[in-house]
Amino acid sequence: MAGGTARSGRRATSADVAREAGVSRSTVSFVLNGTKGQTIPEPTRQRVLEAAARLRYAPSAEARTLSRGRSDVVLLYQPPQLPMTADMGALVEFLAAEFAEAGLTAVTHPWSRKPDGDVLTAITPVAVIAWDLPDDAVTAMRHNGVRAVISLTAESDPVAQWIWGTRENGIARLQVERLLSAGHRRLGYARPHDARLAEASEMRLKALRQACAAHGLPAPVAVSIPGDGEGARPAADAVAAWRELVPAVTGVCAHDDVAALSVLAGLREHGLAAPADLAVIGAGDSPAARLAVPPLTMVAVDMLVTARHLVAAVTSLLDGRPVPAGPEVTQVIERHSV
Amino acid sequence: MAGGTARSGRRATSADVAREAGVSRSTVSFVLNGTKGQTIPEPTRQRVLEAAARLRYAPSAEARTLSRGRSDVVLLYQPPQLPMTADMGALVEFLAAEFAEAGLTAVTHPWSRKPDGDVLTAITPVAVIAWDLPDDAVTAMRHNGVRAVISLTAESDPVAQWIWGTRENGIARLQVERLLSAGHRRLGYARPHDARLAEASEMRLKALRQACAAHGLPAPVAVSIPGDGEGARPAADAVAAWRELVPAVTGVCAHDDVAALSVLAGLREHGLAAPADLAVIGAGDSPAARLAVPPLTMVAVDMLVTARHLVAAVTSLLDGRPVPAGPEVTQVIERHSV
DNA sequence: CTGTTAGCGCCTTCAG
DNA sequence: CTGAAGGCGCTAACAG
Repeated sequence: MAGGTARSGRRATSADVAREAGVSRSTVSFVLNGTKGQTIPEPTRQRVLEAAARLRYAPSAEARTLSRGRSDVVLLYQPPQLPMTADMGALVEFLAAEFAEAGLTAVTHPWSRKPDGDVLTAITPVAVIAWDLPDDAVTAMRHNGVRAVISLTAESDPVAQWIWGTRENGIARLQVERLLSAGHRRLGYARPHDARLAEASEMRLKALRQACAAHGLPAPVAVSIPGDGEGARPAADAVAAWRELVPAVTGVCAHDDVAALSVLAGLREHGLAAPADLAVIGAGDSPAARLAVPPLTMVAVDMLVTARHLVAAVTSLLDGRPVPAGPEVTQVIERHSV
Repeated sequence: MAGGTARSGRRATSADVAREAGVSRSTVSFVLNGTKGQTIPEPTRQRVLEAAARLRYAPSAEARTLSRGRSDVVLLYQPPQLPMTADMGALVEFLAAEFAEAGLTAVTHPWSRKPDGDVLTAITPVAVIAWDLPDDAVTAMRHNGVRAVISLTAESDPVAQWIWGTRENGIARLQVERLLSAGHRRLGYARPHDARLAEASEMRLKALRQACAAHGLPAPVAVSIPGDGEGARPAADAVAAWRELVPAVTGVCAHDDVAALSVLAGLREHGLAAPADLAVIGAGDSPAARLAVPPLTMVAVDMLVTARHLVAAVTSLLDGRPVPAGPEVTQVIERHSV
């Protein structure tokens, strides 16, 4: 059954259904698409439906979009920059569900940095959501039938503005405020060692600086933390760097769960622990953060709400309406590392 | 040059390119596709290429597949059963790259269990790789133009046989042997609490039983471990259950990294630690496993090799050749929890 | 209300 | 070696 090869017969077409039901192709099209403004007598309708079922008819996606001049595929252009996390997976799942609700089909394609074998040769999406797209790629897409392009790094993109202005700022603000409320006034930023995250890290740092300034705090001390490779040694060095400052850093904002875990590992190297010797607050959430020693206090991002906003943005763009204002999506999850 | 022949609103078509270059549509098709058996004079070729570039021409994916009668999209039907992990993300990335090498375009779609809004209405893939597909869905796909369907839960599927026969068995065998070589003869299995993993867990348990039997060991004692939710309490109970047995379980095979992390958390509740009080070996790998206390000894699965095998399987099926034998993909990563 | 007729953009014989 | 013509499966005007 599974694992076999092609069957020999041709797949049924709408013409086959029409013949089988003894009607014309347009009638078939009308009943199968529920076209309104057309009143089809019930018996005819039934005959068509039955014929379609009998023939196991499924319309050809290509022919449909070719003829309609517009597909209903939304491409999620997955960046090589971001390692896959449970959060990301959830986002994609929510996006698929919410787009389906809107009559669109979400599909992801990991972009491997080699321009070779472009997805767009194989699929013509009606909209694209991408992390980092060169400007000429954006115009090329637009030029080639993509009606809505959202680039999360383009300054002028309203969704990008939300990501950086609301989401990232929300994370930074909540991290700083939580630490502040625990009495920490000299803060650090644990930036991911992973080079792929350099750009995202830069943005976070900017947001953290702003958040600190807003509360009259000095800029956070940024230090790279190894999230990869074996050695906890560099993590220990990072912790030492913070603690040796005068005045010493007593609270750290971590870029993500892995960075937070690394800070904990670095503390352990010195025989120290959070929050007594250094408070740590992470971002994003994951099973590993829950199971850490101590369980990590995190700023979580609501992926369902995020997905809803992205879908709203895309549909608005497609309808020629302005992109709605973005919601707040961040929230502190209290655990024991602050 | 030849005077803005392409109407501005519409995207350029191959006819526009032909007009712009002063040749016929077929000539355009020939040079753009490098059709062999057709000798095109170099100057003509150049003119066509330049015209295409000038017009920013990109062929219409739909028209192409419609006309060729076969698309080059491979659909990765992502199961709602499996939470997204770094490993899975890597696999998808590798698959995309390897499929591209083979001239195919991999695309994922999270399957939301609601049959509504089927992807196949929007895309006609030439092949599908899915986790769990009802038999009738498989035949329906086959019937509707999908030339190769791989269902990872269908008994008769050669790839499924590899997954369970080689990959899962490899994980189980290496876990058992590693524990055995450290002197543990009474083993436990930490099964994930997450209900979505129930089926996968059942298969793993079966493989573990076989591996134990092969070494004359009693069957492993399976206990659920909470990977979700706050409380480490149930994890502590699980650990207690193992230790109170007579003879006591002294080594545990964890289903994945999260389950392994949970066992560590359970140990901590009792003031105990791995490996002294209970040895733990996980499966899969992740940053969190590296950063655990102690760093987790794991059986890792080589995702690149896995991806290559899947691609080979699909291309073989498409060419009507038998699926090649699957490679070994498992390996022990030594750290400090055994 | 139903059937006929044109395309959608491309590929692929087949003549020239 | 190039151009003309037919068809892939479907939708959407337009007749009947």
